[in-house]
Amino acid sequence: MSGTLNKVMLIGHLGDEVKMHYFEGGNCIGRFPIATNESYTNRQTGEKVTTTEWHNIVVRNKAAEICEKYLSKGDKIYVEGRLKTRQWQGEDGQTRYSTEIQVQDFTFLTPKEGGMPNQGGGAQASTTQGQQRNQPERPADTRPVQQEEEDDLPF
Amino acid sequence: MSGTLNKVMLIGHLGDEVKMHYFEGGNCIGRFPIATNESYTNRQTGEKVTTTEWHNIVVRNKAAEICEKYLSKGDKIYVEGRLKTRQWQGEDGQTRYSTEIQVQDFTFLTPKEGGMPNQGGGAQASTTQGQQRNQPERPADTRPVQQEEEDDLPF
Amino acid sequence: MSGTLNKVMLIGHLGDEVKMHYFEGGNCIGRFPIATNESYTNRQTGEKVTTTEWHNIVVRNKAAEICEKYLSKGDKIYVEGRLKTRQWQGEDGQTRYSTEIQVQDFTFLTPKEGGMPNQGGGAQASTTQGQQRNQPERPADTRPVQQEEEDDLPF
Amino acid sequence: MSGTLNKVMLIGHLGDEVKMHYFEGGNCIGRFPIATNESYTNRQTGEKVTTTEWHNIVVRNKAAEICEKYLSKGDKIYVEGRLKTRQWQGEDGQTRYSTEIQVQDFTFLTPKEGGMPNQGGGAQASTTQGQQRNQPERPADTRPVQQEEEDDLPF
DNA sequence: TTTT
DNA sequence: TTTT
Repeated sequence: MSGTLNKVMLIGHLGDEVKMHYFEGGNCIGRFPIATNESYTNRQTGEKVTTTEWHNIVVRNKAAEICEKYLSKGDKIYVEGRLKTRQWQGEDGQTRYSTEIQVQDFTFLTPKEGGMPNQGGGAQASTTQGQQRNQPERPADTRPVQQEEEDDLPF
Repeated sequence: MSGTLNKVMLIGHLGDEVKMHYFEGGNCIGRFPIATNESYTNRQTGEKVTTTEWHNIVVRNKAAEICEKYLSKGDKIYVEGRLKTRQWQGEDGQTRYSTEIQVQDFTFLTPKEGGMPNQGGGAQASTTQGQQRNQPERPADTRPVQQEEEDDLPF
Repeated sequence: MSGTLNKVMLIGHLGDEVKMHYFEGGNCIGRFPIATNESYTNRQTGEKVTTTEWHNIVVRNKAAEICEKYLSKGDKIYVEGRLKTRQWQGEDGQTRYSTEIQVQDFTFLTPKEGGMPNQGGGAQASTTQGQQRNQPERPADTRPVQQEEEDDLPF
Repeated sequence: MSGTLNKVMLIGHLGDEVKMHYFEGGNCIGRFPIATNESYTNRQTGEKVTTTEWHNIVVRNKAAEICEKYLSKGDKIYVEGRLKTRQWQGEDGQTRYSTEIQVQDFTFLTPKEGGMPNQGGGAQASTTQGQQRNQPERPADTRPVQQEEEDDLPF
């Protein structure tokens, strides 16, 4: 089975702060929206139209904590992950769907001055797998945190 | 404005036939679902779990017609595009959301024997822009169809 | 024929200015190097190692002119394109190879203050196809320039 | 440091068998070439031109062994990785460059009948990190092998 | 050197 | 040759 690929890559700005949720057992996730923009010119009217697309980003565990610590509303970020559509029951008993990007890798693109993640440059922190040996205090200096995948979180 | 990126790349199998919708003015879109799979081993139980993720694919105009002509349920395809979440009113007056992948490029990955798109190999057709000069009868032989973007389709 | 994919996506910093080359017939290309970094911790020694990878970027025509106008050494950029390995004869008669990224799309990631491409934000300009209708004076406001593909440039 | 991205994604056919190299200490790498194709129509002559691009793929350790076992010349594969340009001295004392794709993830796209990796479907095996807990005997059924990154291999 |  |  498989031979499939499910990949999303986004560069956008945070529309809100990272919201953390903690679970029993020590796991946690962070959620935040990011916006991407498209501009085009309407053929008929000739006017330029800009549209904004909002994406629901979900990060886990250490990566979530790094995002919460270093990301703020308005910051630019590169995010790579998987599309996942969750299903849930509305209060009215109807099924609702919500599509999220489950983050596997990310990189901060807003320079932070005088800060930890990297003073005065384009900060970075990432969940690239295979490098969980690095658990730096300075997340921006390396691709530190592995995005763990099998932690039985309820999503 | 912008400096953003909104990109999705999928390899998966069609869960159904391509459904066409024609609009006044000559535009059309095709819709079909594709499935991607993930497998992992549950940490606690040790059992292997396979999950399927479904994606709503939307293709436009010539690309839609090529997909309708050459793709069937079960076929494997590579699809590249943009995430777009549409909003609509349910019959109950509530706002619903549906996230789609608006296709910009694609490649058939199921070999077709004795067929047009390419006899006995991995067929291909694609909406890569910048090559709209090619309008081949044999879509698999090239990246023929431009995915037009500004056609004021209602989505 | 085909059913193949050849895609490169980079975020990095310019190691030098954009070098333009003009051809008879009006075509032109711009070349510049960009650097990406990887950090990892050496297993044996425990020391952190940072390596830099250099990439040869090639942009064409209008996109090249936008890059030349708005990009400077040190700027951060997102670049998407195709891998192409050129062959050439060294002075010693030996065949040499050089691998380049032929740009299809790009986005400026270094904020420019008070400038054209977009005052105080993450500038952007891009060669996305299908939008060659937009030929803005302010490239950062939209994805303006189509990366033309069939212009018989000598590479 | 960083905030950079170095990503390559290819779908192509193996031009040769996987060549293994074993190192002291138990590490190994596999190398193989894959071909991607582009077709376009020459503007002046109107004739269709097909070009082939060759890519040097490098896989490590368990992933290399899976590739060697299940891939053959002509097979189609999806490969994701990083660009890396190696430098070496030619016999004439001149510096030569060779650009490789260091694989991080892959998926077999050639259906194998009656075989292990998955009977009669699109086989798959992959080095996705974060899932090294799975070490299946049937590589196609899951994303089994982690592409280890810090093993001090000489490349 | 692949594939169609 | 970039960046932190």
